[in-house]
Amino acid sequence: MPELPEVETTRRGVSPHVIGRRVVTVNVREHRLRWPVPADLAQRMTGETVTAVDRRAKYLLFRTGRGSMMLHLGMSGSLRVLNAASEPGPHDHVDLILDHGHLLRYRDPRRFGSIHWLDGDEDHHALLDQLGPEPLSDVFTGDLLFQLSRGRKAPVKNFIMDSHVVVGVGNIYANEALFLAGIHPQRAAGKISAARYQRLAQTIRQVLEQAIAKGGTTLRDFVNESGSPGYFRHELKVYGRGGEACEGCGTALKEIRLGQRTTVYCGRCQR
DNA sequence: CCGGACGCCTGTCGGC
DNA sequence: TGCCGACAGGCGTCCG
Repeated sequence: MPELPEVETTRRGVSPHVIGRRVVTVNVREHRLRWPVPADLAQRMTGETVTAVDRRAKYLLFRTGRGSMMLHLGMSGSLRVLNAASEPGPHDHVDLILDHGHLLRYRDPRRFGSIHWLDGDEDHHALLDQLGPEPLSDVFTGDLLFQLSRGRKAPVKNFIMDSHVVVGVGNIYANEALFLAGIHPQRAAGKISAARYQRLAQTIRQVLEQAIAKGGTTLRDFVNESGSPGYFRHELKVYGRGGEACEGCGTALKEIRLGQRTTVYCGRCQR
């Protein structure tokens, strides 16, 4: 799915269309997502006005006076703003009909996404409790990565994809950030120097910010609120380029499996 | 505590 | 052409 840049692109895209709008009707056509959609979601949200759309990790939080709808896009989810009269397709599971003749539509072919309801104004949920820092915040630093990684034997790629360490870094951007930092994805996390973690924290932040600026990466399913894809795919240096020449040295990029995920790197530039 | 594997689900693509 | 396995932006859970 959607990694952090795609979720942030979605947040920014839907915000102006939903903030200040009242929810007139909630249509849940499919309750079976990763977890069941709350049976009382419609009862909770109908009549409420959306006051803000926030993001924590890869979750979107739609604020209302009574509580928040917490939504995850999973691997194949997307949110679109459409005319209230538009007909839903096969994987369009949930609609929020708004008071200005438009609707917010949640589509998710693989149904790995989820929707929860948080009562009141607290962000209290088991799925949020154990999350690490936001990579675009000040508390995310190379020092933090260095401290947390001591004694860890897992590959550094797995380490930076661990949501207890830092949130929002999925498979695409983990590959990209490691390439930009010149770090081999299989290197043990606990054996990397503080200086190299400074560089890695920097490239993680850089690649996420640049991807947001391009509206995220679309491989297959991701579209923004208007139905347009993200354009960062053209900027990817290694992901999806196994066998191609490394931009830095011309060597063929290698492709392996790490933790069940495709991993691409340059055996010469990344050590 | 840590690390690795397994499912959840649908769609697509490559190989035979 | 058709079938079958592998794989796809995630992540909670289970097991050693």
